[in-house]
Amino acid sequence: MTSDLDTVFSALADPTRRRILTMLLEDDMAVTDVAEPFEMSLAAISKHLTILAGAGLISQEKRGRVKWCKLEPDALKSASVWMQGFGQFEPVNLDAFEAFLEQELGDRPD
Amino acid sequence: MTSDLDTVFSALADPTRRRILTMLLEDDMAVTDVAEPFEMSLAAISKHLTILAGAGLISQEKRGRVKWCKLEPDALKSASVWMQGFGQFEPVNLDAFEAFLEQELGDRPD
DNA sequence: GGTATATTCAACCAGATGGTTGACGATCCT
DNA sequence: AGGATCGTCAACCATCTGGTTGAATATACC
Repeated sequence: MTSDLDTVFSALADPTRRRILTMLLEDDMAVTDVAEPFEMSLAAISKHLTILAGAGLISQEKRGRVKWCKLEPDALKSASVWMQGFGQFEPVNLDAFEAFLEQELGDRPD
Repeated sequence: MTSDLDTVFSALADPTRRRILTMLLEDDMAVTDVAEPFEMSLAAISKHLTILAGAGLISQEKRGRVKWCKLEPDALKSASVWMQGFGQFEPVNLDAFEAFLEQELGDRPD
């Protein structure tokens, strides 16, 4: 009876997986390319991607020998609705997110 | 270096903890009262509450021998901002959340 | 003071989680 | 065919997680 929200929130609970999602926000990527910036084995990243796919947060399509990963932001919808019910936060502050993104993607020494 | 988002999302990943939060949405509650509808020991609920407090999602204030738990929805803000960056979901569908709430709180056979 | 109530603490346990390595099956390239 | 690349699988390991129980600590009540 593990809910949709269970898998989504626990997928989001890991910083590696969140970073993968922000990477995929820029473009679809192959598994190897996703793994490249991380200091961890390819197998580990492969597992993370499986978890993200299990939560519906990404889809994976195999073309040839490379498997492409695509962000599926709609999977965040139920979680977002759930959270918004508590907050009544001011109308979605996208500026804050953009600031986060710049720091996350630009500030990295690769 | 566990981020704010780590603790918030992993706190939300557990169905018991999410249910506690929705209970607190109605009113502040004592630990014992929080535990009552669950089929699990008081100690277990106490641990869950500690985790929720650690994530900032609730605050706990001891008055006399009873410890009151209060929802702190602002702790959801950073997580909400993070998620909204992906979705651009249509302007916060509160109806869906209310429907969820009714089912969650009303439909329970206790 | 003695007893009941509220909550946490400590030790323990089974199972999940996040990582590793090495072998493996596909696919592409010459 | 043979070799390199892409990705997963399987076994293993340490640590975290979510639960239990029984004892301990406060506070309230009579």
